[in-house]
Amino acid sequence: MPRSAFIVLSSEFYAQHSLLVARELIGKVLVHETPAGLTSGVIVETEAYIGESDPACHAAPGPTTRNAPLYGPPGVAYVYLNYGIHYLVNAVTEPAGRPAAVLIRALEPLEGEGLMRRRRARGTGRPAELIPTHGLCRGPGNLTKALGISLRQNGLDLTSAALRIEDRGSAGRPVEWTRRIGITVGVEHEWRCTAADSPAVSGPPPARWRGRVNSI
DNA sequence: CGTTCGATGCACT
DNA sequence: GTGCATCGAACGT
Repeated sequence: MPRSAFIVLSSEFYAQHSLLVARELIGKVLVHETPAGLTSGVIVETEAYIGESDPACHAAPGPTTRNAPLYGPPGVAYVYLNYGIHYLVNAVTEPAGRPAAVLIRALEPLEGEGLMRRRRARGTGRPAELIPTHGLCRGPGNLTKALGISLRQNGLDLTSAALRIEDRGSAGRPVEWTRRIGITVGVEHEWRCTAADSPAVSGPPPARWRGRVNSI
């Protein structure tokens, strides 16, 4: 075992094809350090958005102010607000000039669960103690809230910043590919990658789980 | 189990 | 002014 098991992913990693990055990010650890503390979680769900020809990719209309990070160097965070409520975080992929990114959709909480609960409860009048641990970062809007990610993190370098993705050595986790969810165009591509049996994955459960839920 | 619907802010037409 | 890469509560089966 190497001296350091925590290796921050390099820009060369992100420069690869988006589908490969989406697959390889499963099992890696997203970390955010703030003055309030450190929060982190294992990535269990990703989606690739690739190029101007992908109608669901924010680069589809061509370069704009908002999607500028997609056209920049790989390994940068692309964060934006959607539905006026939720921040979504992506890792920019592929060489600069080729607009593409991988959306991080769900984590299994690893460190800072208490801070995650405080952030999740913020603004709602409800206690976050009722949320099961695997629900704290289930869904792209929930995970950014739990980790304290907002527009201020847009454009941060994921390879050196307080916001980063680490390889902690859990390679080879089985994955499944499905259609992307929550979109109305470009649904034909199976560009959503999920850890096969993680309870933290968002969306409807796989068909084979149906009928088994109540018998667990 | 399923579907519907309101909250909310920014970028783009 | 319109349209979202969402979430969770409130319903109807």
